[in-house]
Amino acid sequence: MDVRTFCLGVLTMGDASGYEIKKRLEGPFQHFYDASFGSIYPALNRLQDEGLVTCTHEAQNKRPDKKVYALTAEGRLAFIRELSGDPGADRVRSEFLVLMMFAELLPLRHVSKVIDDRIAALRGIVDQISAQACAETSPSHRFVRGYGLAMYRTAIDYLTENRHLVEGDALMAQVKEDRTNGHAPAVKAAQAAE
Amino acid sequence: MDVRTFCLGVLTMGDASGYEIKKRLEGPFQHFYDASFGSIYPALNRLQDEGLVTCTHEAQNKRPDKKVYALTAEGRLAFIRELSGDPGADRVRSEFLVLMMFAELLPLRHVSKVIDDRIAALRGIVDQISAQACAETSPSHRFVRGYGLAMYRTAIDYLTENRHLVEGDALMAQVKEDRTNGHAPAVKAAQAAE
DNA sequence: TTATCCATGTAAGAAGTTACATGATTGA
DNA sequence: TCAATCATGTAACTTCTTACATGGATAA
Repeated sequence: MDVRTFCLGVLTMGDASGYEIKKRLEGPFQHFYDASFGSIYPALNRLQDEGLVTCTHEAQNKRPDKKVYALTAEGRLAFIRELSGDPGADRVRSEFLVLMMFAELLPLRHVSKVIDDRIAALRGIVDQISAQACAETSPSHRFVRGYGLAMYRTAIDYLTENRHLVEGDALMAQVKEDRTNGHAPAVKAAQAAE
Repeated sequence: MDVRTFCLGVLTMGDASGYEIKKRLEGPFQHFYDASFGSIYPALNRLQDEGLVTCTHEAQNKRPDKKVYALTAEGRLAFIRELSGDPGADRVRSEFLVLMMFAELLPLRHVSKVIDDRIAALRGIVDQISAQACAETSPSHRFVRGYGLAMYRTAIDYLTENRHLVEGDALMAQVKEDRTNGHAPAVKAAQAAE
């Protein structure tokens, strides 16, 4: 599912400019999709060339002009066709989990801070999702919203209850290193080298 | 966290060839990282050029030769340095959730099948993770494993308990379309057009 | 006998990020 | 006055995927 297809999807919910599409990506979609301006604007131009969207220029007072895009019938069909196949597997790349995996190489301070930050960030997202009005949205939107909430809450609970596992690993590595080195752990050296 | 860095990480757990690194990616890492041969082999060659890994050729009987890579001291430091910053946000791209979001555009049959398949796939992964021996691995590894299990189980439960939300949306769209069109829903037309 | 596993690699291309350019407006 | 918001775009670059090439061994 590339950015072009995703833009078609957002446009099924109503006309929008490139800027607005990007803003919506910070809303309900943020948990399973992201794209930058640098990919959205070219995508929209290409969709227009292909006749999948139309574009209307809107002059605004005291604001730059807007290019508002609307789906064509073919655009709608193209999007539905795209969704009609089997969805591919989720692509996930979590630097956080990689870091957890190798916690034994890192000082406890750092590991603990990373976990604290992660829990705080997850709580922030949960609050943000919870704050979003929900009554007037469609059941599908509530489904996706609820899915996100369930996953984030599980993550918070898991981290809170099991962080001692990684923190134990990190601590022991540090003690071992302090004993052999006498003083500064490897990470200090690495940071100094930069 | 690019493939090069990730290869360094895998090598902290022991020497390995490119092929073996790829195989390990299908094990405990599969849930938060993936990479293809086409990115692993060039990554290892570049790491060697930079002196972060060394390479030993191992002849095997009745098998192609192997190039076994080992971390150098600088490689180990480079990896630790990489992990010493703040981990970036997870990158997630879920075609499944996008499909759920737009379920009202799709026939109920398809939506239901996609959810059935997803639940089956998630159960498969849970079984696979559960089957992995766990006693002899490090606490960090158990932590990451448990994290994956918790998330997958939450997803299965949520889908099972809330699928009626999206399925209701899909059903209504279909009924509406059947009334206005008199016969074939838009998806059929889209599929025929291919 | 056909597919899959082992094992490494290259080349072409897709896709996306980052950084830059432009410029008015508004709030702190 | 400084940063952020609105608004669009391009260009250079990185990164990764896909497809291909090679070829013996083994299991169904």
